[in-house]
Amino acid sequence: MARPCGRGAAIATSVTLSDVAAEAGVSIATASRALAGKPRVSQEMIVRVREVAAKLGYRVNPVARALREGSSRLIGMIVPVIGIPFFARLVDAIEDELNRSGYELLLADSHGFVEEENRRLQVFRDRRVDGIIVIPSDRKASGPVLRSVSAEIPLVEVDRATAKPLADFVGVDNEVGMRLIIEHLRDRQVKTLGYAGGDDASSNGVERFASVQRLAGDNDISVTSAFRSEYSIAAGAAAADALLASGVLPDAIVAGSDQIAVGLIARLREHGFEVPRDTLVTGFDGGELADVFWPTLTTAVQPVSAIAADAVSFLVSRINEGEGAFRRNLLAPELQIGASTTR
Amino acid sequence: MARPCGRGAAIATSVTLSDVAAEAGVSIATASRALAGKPRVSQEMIVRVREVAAKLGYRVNPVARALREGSSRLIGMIVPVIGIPFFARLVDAIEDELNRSGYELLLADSHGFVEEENRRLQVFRDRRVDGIIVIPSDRKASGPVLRSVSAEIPLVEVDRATAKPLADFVGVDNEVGMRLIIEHLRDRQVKTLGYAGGDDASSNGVERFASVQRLAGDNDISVTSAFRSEYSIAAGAAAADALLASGVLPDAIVAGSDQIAVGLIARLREHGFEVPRDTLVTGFDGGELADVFWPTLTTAVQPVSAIAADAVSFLVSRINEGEGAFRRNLLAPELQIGASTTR
DNA sequence: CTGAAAGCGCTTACAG
DNA sequence: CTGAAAGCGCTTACAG
Repeated sequence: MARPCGRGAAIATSVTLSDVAAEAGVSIATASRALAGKPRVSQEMIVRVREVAAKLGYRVNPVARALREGSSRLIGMIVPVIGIPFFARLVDAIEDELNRSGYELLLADSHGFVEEENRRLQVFRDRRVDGIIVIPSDRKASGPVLRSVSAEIPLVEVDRATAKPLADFVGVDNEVGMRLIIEHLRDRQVKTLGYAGGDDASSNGVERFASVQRLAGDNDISVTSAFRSEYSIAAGAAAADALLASGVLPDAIVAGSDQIAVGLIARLREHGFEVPRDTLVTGFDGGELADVFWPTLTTAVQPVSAIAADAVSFLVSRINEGEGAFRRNLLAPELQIGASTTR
Repeated sequence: MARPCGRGAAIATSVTLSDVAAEAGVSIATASRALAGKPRVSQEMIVRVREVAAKLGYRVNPVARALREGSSRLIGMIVPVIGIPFFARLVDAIEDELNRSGYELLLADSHGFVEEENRRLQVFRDRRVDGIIVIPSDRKASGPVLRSVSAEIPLVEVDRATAKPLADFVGVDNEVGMRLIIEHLRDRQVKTLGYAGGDDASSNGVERFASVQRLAGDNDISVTSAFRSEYSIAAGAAAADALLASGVLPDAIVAGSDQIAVGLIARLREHGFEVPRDTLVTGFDGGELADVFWPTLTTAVQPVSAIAADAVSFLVSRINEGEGAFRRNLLAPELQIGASTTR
């Protein structure tokens, strides 16, 4: 009853290279070369061995290969919180991209703590991962350990860069994103603006805030308040509280993420203020939430697939070609206009 | 400049067991036993070897150990979509739990496709994972391959069960959850009810709908409409469209997840209908969204940590103790009352 | 209690 | 072009 049905037969228990070699009547060395498509094996040998391997359902044991080659075809990835939708989308995209290149993803969540991040990096080393993709938990505190790991194992930073460059980086172009947003708000006659974004723990927090300040100035918009904390819905609600406590609502509020924007709008609504009626709000990221929340969000849509593709391609080229100057790849987001800035 | 700083020294490149043995002046066999705390090693040997190992920064090579022991201390997990917040929370909780038991998480996303799920299961086998945690993409179609994999590798189903039991299962008690919700609505004088939930692809889709139908009947509430699709915000919006097209709004709408509820409420609002003014809405899952969305959601809060803890404990006991009857562990959710049902 | 040796499954010089 | 052998780093019978 619990016996595997016909289909289960295809999934046999551990057919080994020596089984294939025996069945094909060759040495395991030849079998290995034929399977790997190495030079110096006759064409007929290749055909024969592969047929036998297929018949037996042979699959190379990645553990043995890893021990022998010192390479596991495993890539470790560390995210601060998998629960943030943007990170989840990024992980998803990176996982796809990795599979396409023949790698598997070992995922770890640092919960935003540098110590945990370091512990996980250590485990990745132990596991002989071929490369590491990291969204650093802190642009400064993450530096030292990332640097030393990066000296040994190909590593790429994604979405967030450490303060001092220590590896390749791929992320969104915050400058471009905020320019699209600020110029859009300027066209909407916005004169005063509040900011609700991430703190200095991440490069995005730093860059988005700096861009907003500068671009607002360039466009004769004054930044009347700034609240900076995490990238969560709750932080958005807290930003709304701070704003409400201050007594005046600016013409618009620029949020550092869609999550923040949503928390902000929801809390404002609780207090009787409607968006976009009473103030305009913009987000950052783009995704399902931005499309279905009401009001739909005006936001800078992150090029998630492109970020994932470039991050993996950087990593793979580091793995294969090794050294070289650190690359820094900034990908432009696109402005998506929603109801949150449309009166 | 790119040279690792002092700290990097602690992370040396591959100190091997034979390095430790040499330094301690013993055989690698003894070194291995001392480190593993096996019996038949003198206490002083244990102390000496461990000191040397610590001094040298030795860390066992999990790849070599895996090859030798046929066990990788790796657990594979397959989720349908990491982008659904509830799954993200579950993955997070399970990862923590796994680490606590000394396992690492190999994560794969099936994107809801059985073929992809099967492919990933195959890769897990190849990697010699010690166990598998799966949220099946389809209660029926996922069955055959899961069954044959489960015959070889300890496996536990989590959150969603396949139609025929083929492994241990841990998930929320849908019956209890819907009872809490329906009785709450009954107390709110609800007489007619619409349902917007998941389709029959998941056990939750089946069970939640069945529970609602039966419990509504028991409480003199008539189910006037049912829309069943995915567990996404977009599906919630589509459900709202269907409801609006039908021309009448029931007293309340029971959603199969918070995502659905949020999409539903947002779309209703676009059309001028307010919750809870025009109809009550309930969700299912509980999490940040339920708390910060406006109106806050009345929802059945999933015992995520308990589910994760039990799933891992089931898996670990299967790994260590092996065979035994399939267990089915249903954990009760709690009712959280929000503004979406409070007039 | 300790050590020499075998072996997990693979790949790759090294001979032939 | 093919095979015998070494070796990746570990653990565990098997002797002593």
